[in-house]
Amino acid sequence: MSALVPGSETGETALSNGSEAIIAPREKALTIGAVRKTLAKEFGDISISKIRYLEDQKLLTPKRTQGGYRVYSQSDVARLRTILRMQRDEYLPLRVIRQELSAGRSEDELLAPSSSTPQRQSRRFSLTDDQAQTLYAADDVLADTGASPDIVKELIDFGLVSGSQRAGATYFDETEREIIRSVTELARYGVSGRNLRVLKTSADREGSLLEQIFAPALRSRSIERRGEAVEALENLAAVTSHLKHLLLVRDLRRLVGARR
DNA sequence: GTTCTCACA
DNA sequence: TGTGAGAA
Repeated sequence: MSALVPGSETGETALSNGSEAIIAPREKALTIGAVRKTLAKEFGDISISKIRYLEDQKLLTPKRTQGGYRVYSQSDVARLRTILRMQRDEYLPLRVIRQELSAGRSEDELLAPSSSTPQRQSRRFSLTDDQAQTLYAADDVLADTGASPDIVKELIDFGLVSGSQRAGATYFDETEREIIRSVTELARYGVSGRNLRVLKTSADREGSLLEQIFAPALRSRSIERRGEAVEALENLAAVTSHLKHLLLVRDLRRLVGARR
């Protein structure tokens, strides 16, 4: 490696070496080897060829020096982290990751609203209570949740809620009302539009995963069999969402830790 | 010592 | 979804 970017070989900020803590934490160019080292902490031994392979698959496009060496910016590294997490935590194939990224999931680091995390008790929503599906008029839902009409319209456009038409007016069921409530709360933190799309696709994926697992039992001719399946499905949905919560906490913890 | 490309599994 | 050889 000849005269490249002077001083870029150290590749680290104050994170690993307290003695040179003055280095500007911004826009530091890294060679592929340095990138591998910084990522090794979180992802274990990731090979250089793998990083190059990801570029081959159009998931990453680092700059090049005149000599053809790859130069990774901080945002390249952040993107790479996101990719590797998606692989490791969500088992996504690269072509899906590519889609997710181009759909706007590169700045995945939602800032945690540190203090006021809502401590609402999580009510379980039954999958089978179609017997007493209460419907709420749209106006009531707006008043109740403090949602703006714009938000609701956006949710409908995105297919997050559909609502049903009765006598010329729109009604929402209880689940939809809670969706609207949550989204309204998120909107106060500036989460909207594209960010919501991210949440939706991840929920959709989860749904089709559970569906795959239970499809045979749900189609069963035996009534008991189907009942068992639905019950198991509800359980699994609850466990899954708990796990997702834990993973989120873990990631946020890591995010906060890295800033110290 | 590092990184490059490209053939190969 | 990557790895290894050989050149620079």
